[in-house]
Amino acid sequence: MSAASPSTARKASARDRLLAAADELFYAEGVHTVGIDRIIERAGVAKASLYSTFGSKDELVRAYLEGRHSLRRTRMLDGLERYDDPRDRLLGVFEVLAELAGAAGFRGCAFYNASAESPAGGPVEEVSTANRAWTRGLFHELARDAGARDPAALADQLVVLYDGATVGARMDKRAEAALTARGIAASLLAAATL
Amino acid sequence: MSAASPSTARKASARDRLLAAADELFYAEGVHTVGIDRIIERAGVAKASLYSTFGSKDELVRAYLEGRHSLRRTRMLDGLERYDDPRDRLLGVFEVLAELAGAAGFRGCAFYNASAESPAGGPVEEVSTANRAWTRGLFHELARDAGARDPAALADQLVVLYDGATVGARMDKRAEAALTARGIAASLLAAATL
DNA sequence: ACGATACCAGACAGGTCTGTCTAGTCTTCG
DNA sequence: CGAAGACTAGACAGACCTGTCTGGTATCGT
Repeated sequence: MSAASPSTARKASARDRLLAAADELFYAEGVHTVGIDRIIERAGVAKASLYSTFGSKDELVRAYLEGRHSLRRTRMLDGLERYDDPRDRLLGVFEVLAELAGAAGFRGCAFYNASAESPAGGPVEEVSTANRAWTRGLFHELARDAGARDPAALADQLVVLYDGATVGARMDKRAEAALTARGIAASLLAAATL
Repeated sequence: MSAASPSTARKASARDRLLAAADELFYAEGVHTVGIDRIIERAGVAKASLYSTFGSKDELVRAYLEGRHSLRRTRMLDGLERYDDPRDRLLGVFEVLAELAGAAGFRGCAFYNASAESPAGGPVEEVSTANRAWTRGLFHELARDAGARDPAALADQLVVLYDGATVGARMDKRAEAALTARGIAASLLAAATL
């Protein structure tokens, strides 16, 4: 990444506007449904700029997901900073999720959504796998810090809860699913550390 | 359904072949990615037959999802027949899910997948909602039969587990996620009935 | 035997999609 | 000033998509 913003960042480069437009439209309507024309129109950018910057729509999709991935990491980590106790930090993941899932325009996991409409083996699967690995790693770490007897096993359970809460919040438009998951996580944690 | 096979069922009607082809292709690759031409080719059916039978691609998608919905109900109910004890029946849902998720070609929840690439408010959302309501109703009923103190609350928890297991099995190619969910469900059930 | 029904094969229209290419504008820096 | 780099506007090609329409075939009930 990084090696793309030389010095000219004076007023919002075409690349940034493109990424912002792609993020909104792809997430809200799906990567396949949204065409190039919609994106360049919203970004106020010429088609040639898109293709000279990203090369293809597929690469724009990858960049979109990579942006989501890094944003998700920082948002989660920042959100977790308010907790001190290791147990609270672990359960805090579900509280942060509840906040995110309650925000307007929430439409579930960007990676799963993109993956549902993309062929296996493409760039989407790559970024999705990395994203899932990060989530699992986070839970593993938090489980260890919280003193779980078998942090890996607890992490597996927490991932199930996290995924389930995300799906529930999207499909039933009920962000409280994340709090339901938090409740379950609390009992699992209690049982895993007693 | 039903009211569609008059008497002529001698060799597999165009309608049935169309539905079979749509089921395979839509589920495996997504409803948007797969075009009409691919479906009629696999079904060995003329395009005119498709449009005289279903009217539009959207209606074919709806029929595909309705077929999935009714198949899912019978498969789950049939799979549950082998259990007698109410608790076993409740946990059996996750065992049946594990079997389904382990089958070749499993690609997650057809309704969620279709919903990820369809505009809100369309026929896809309709069928998806019905499908989710059925799942929740099943869990509610099983929770009541198993003697849960608050069957509705337990059902909410079980839905989270079910969704999480489905996502995990698809994204991580790990059908055991369903058994992880089963384990969690067992402790929730124990706590809810003690 | 005959008409109705169900079906097949494929051309066609009109739209949309990705990606390319030409030509012109604006800014900046030497 | 003058040249280079980043950008815009939009025509264009070629593929693909949904949906319609024509015409031909086979099988059925009567």
